[in-house]
Amino acid sequence: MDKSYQPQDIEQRIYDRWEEEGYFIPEGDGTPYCIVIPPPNVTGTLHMGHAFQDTIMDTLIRFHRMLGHRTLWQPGTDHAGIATQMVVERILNTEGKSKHDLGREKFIERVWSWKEESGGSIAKQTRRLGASVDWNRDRFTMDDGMLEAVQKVFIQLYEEGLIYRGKRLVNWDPVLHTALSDLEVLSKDENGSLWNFRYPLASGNGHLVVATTRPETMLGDSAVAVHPDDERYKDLIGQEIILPIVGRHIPIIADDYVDPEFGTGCVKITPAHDFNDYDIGKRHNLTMHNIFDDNAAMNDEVPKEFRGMDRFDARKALIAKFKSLDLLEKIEDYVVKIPRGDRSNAIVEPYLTDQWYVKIEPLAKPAIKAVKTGRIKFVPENWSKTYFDWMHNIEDWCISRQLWWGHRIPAWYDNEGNIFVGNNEKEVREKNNLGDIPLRQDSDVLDTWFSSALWPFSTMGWPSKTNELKEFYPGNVLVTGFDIIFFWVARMIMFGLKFMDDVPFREVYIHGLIRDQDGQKMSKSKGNVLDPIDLIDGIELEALVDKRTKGVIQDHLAPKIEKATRKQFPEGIQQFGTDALRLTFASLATNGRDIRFDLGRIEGYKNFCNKLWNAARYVLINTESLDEGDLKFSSADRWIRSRFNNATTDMQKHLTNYRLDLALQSAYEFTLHEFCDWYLELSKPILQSDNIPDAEKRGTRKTLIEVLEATLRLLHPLMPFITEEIWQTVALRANLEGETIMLRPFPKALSEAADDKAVEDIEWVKQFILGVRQIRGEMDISPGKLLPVILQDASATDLSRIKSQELLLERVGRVESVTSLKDEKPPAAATAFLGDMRMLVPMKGLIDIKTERARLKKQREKINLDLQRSAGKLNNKKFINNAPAQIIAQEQQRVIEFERVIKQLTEQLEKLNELT
RNA sequence: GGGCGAUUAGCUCAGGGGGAGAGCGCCACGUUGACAUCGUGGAGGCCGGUGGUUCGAGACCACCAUCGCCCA
Repeated sequence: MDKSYQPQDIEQRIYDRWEEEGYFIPEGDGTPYCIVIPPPNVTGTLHMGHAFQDTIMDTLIRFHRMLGHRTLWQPGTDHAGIATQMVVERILNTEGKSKHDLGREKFIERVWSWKEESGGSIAKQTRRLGASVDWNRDRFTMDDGMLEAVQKVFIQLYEEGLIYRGKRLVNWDPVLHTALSDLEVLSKDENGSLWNFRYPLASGNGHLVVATTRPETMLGDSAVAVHPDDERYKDLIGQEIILPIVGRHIPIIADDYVDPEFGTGCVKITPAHDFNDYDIGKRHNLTMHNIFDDNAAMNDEVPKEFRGMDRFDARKALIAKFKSLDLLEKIEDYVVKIPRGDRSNAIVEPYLTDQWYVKIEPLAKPAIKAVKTGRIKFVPENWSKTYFDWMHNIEDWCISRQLWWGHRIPAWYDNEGNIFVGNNEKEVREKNNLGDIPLRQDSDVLDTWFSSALWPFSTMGWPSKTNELKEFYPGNVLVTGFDIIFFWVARMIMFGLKFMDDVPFREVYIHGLIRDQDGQKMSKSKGNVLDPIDLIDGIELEALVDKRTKGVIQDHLAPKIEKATRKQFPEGIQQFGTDALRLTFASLATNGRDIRFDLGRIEGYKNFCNKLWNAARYVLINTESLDEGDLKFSSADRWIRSRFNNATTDMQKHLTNYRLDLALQSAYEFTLHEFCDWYLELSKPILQSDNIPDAEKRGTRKTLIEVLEATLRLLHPLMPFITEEIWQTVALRANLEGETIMLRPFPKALSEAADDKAVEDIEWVKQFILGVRQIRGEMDISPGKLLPVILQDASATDLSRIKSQELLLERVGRVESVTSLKDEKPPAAATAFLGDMRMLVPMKGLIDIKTERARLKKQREKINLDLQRSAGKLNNKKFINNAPAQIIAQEQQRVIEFERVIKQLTEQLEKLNELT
């Protein structure tokens, strides 16, 4: 093995071998275990969130595979309708073309070829992360099988009346020219104005003042509404207004919706361009005046002078007009909720169109029940509340999109506007006896999330009754972020229950979202994006700056981004390797919702990798001669096996509970602080001393190699590459069978490995050595200097341990000699305490009396505080009367202990005083 | 307006009724036959505030403050 750990030398080679050998394919006859990957956007690249998520899933998958389960991790990508179409349109724009120049068919061809090109980079990145997905089953949401599934679902829902076509207000994106679902619209506060207009009464007796944030919509007003109980306007209800500029007579109506406190208490009603007004319009049977075209420009419904104007130009023109007519009462500053499309960022317009909808309530009901009754469990549990809140208020789902890229809606129209739904035109004609009358297919495509909702079963061959479905549906757990609980999780549950008659997964593990070191969302325009591959391979500063500033759409941000990047990464990013990155992600997989990615942590985990690497080197160097013969296991040997047992138990527990951070913590703690810090050090005296019998050396060698091998398996789910690389050599040395660590069993806790006696002995040894080290450290004595230790008040147990563990004490504690004081007077010395025993390190030339006195005083002060606290508790009658006996006993024990140590310290201090 | 979450060491975060923990950073000593990507020792916290429950509260409850997210 090389002297230091070099991730780039091993990762690619190991992954290639795993894949070639087919280790990712479900195997054996264990209980099936399955995770379906949340399919990333096929034309994107993996970001930190994907890498985080993949790490969690791969850890779970590897863990279960090693537990002997028949394990499937289903991979795939999503066609991501709007996002992908936009990317390709942007490419066309740079060529000076639009999608209309190509036409629908050619455009779609173009998207497919782009998909082929860019889909590969996701797969490549996924491989770099070590993800053990079954590539043989890679799926895409627009491949042929998916089409079949999508059509079957659509047709069945249509035939059951759960999909319908309807004309109503939708969120219209006037830039992308498509409808959006409620979820795809993000509303944000923006600074705007509130315009107060005077609307003259038809009676000629004055006017009403209405306030609006959207003056341009007044051309479509159908009424003015007031609250029914509003005394100011009670008499006017039923009268009419002459709508300025338009000249239309519109009624004054009463509706509870109106807030009399807001503005003047009079509200203009525009049913065709506002969701609330739409409802009021329906209640009062108002006429709908649609005044926009699909660019959100004024159509022919409006007076000539405004026709063809963009909505914002029309706003200006109308305000000017009101002013000139002296109908503008005032303008106030006002914060307005502005709805924008999540992809285009264009201001979305409520717009009256024909769209396809899923009637959601009949699907939502069983989906709510499935979570309520525990058939599906959210982890952490409180996310189920978020789920319920949405599901209880859910509205019908608009599933049609006026895009070209996506699953085309399987509906045909004849010239009379009749709708025929079926798999294809031929089938539709035959089924409906249409002969050869003209038919045209609906030009819309389905919302991307429609096909995503089928993912857990469509990937497994549904609607055919495949073996995969039988084995792997429902999946065990869905691993995803809370941002898509509504978009995706809820819809999978609804469709799974509807079409598979079972939940799609038993548990939903919701993880946090990765943010930058300041808690900011990572985004291109902020220039704070980290590419997981750059953390694995490292990247030069110039390349990083280039990468971050190149893709920025708003040019003026580039210098700022460059400056921040240069400041944060003055030397670029060093190479950390996949395992270190994965460990970092695991440590961040807590129950929180925001996760700040901190570079300091990944560096620490790279060091941990190096530590493991070198520990393995030590073990291999020292086990070259694994000869046969009698075995005798030392206390240290039995201790480390016992401790490993505990680590295994913890690891199993935490992985089962999706607490990867705690799992890592216990594995890390064991590997670093028990195996490396202590066991390897304790093994050295045994292996390096001439006086140790061969049987005992064999015992230690065997323990070294066996515990290392088991530790590698313990760590494998978290850090697959380095453990595989080391394991290959270790397995050879240990004469183990098996081609790969990833198919070896996960360690089991063995009750026979627990050894309390050995644990007590070695804990005592540790205390002894720590005592010496503390004196050494605080006295600034060089670590290499051998120290004599004199014991006072040693018990019989102490003395027997001294005898049996002398070698460890001397070599690991770097102690020259251990002698026991009989009746003679103790020398001036620095002191450490181990139970009743005192450990004296004589002072001559080594130790400054003043320093030692200060040190002991400080210790005494601290313990004295503890003593007072415990004594205070025991003097408290209420405590004695109420606390459990065990706690009281513990407190009494403490008092005895503290008093003893204080006595020892005081004696020692007096002794030092005598010397000065 | 409704809901959810966060507040613990300089930084990033665990912990969830019976003596405050990790990693990084900081200080000191050090090249000891795996590792300087290192070792050893140390410093550093009224666990956001106020009340309450309890023998006992970072932890449970109420209210408040600050920050953040989701839904209208």
